[in-house]
Amino acid sequence: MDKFKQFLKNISPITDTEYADTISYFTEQNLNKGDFFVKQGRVCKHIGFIISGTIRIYYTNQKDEETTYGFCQENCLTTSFKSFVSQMPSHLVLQALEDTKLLTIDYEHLNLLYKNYPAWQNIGRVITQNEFLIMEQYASVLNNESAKEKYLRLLKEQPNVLQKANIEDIASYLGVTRRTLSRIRQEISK
Amino acid sequence: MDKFKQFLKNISPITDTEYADTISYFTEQNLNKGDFFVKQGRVCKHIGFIISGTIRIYYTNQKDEETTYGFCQENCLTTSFKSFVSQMPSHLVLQALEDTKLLTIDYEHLNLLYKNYPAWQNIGRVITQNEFLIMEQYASVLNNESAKEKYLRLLKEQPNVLQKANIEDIASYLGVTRRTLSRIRQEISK
DNA sequence: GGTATGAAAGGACAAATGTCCTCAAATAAT
DNA sequence: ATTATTTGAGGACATTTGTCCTTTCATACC
Repeated sequence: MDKFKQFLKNISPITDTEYADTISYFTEQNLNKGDFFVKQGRVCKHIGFIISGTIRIYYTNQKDEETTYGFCQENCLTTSFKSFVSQMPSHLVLQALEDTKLLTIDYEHLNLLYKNYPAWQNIGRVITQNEFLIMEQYASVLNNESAKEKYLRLLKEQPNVLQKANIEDIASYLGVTRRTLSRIRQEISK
Repeated sequence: MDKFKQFLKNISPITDTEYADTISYFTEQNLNKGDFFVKQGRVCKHIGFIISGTIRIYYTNQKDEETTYGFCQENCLTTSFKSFVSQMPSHLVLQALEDTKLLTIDYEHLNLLYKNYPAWQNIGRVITQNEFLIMEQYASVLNNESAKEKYLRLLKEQPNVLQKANIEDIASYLGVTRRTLSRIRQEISK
């Protein structure tokens, strides 16, 4: 689980002993393709660190249409943050697009870390700040980039997602219909 | 400055003495209509709590077109969060739409609060969480609501902004052109 | 008062996107 | 192997939105 140690070190210095303590609060979890990390309307009890695999985050509106927020892959934290911090039912769904391995911690254990390890107060705030920055980036992309630009960005940053997700998911991620995505792909292939 | 005390109490219990200490770290600042709280490309050095007035948050793209992120009004925190936490130049601009009174704290003083008052470690994390939730809400609106729905929401939640901002600002806030906003208003007036 | 100036509304047409549909290829089921 | 089923591509047309422009109204200025 060296990936996770590296992830934490990038946030805040942590000694080997502190890391060993920390890791004992976490649990390893394996999801099969199609399994849910967070189900519709359930309280999100865990934050997960993705060791391998892909999680699609989406929600469904009143008309049962799915909108894809994004795709989380290895070395990223994944959670329904709002539900997690408020411990209220989640409007987001987190589902494995392929077999996925995670390190997870639940709400109570995370609060124990905050209480018992001063370093974690700091890590907690920085993680929250990072989640903010990711969300701000997401909003900025929504605001500034055309569907075509978003597609090109996805192609560049997470090219394997294009194999793992279907056209419907990708179109909803771009905020357009399948038909428009088809036109975008046509245009790109010149 | 009772508004601010109430604001903090809603986040985390705070005694009168703690509040008196806290407030000594803050400064009162007055902006005239058109003044900038954060200028283009400058590092955002402060977080502000709005006592009265309206701040428009926007950025300009490569083509010098302004996009309005939102409008902050009384009892809200306002800052270019990303720039503030990273102390790097801001891509957002914060400008007073009318005369505005704020309580501000700079980066160094806030970090002193974090260091000297354990309660503030907690407040800091919760404020950051709230900023996240606001941004998530913003992204959710971008994703789910049509320009017309956004207009109706603005009409409901911040009706006075419609008087204070011009058509251009509101259209950019809705993510459409003036022409489309004109059509929306026509439609609403039946 | 009369003339500039600027902001908002709306007409005309073009471009982009959505809806509904068919077709072809790939995959799954028997 | 043959037949269903699913998935992605793309045609035809309608709707929405943008671009460019003119008109109207209000305000400022001489």
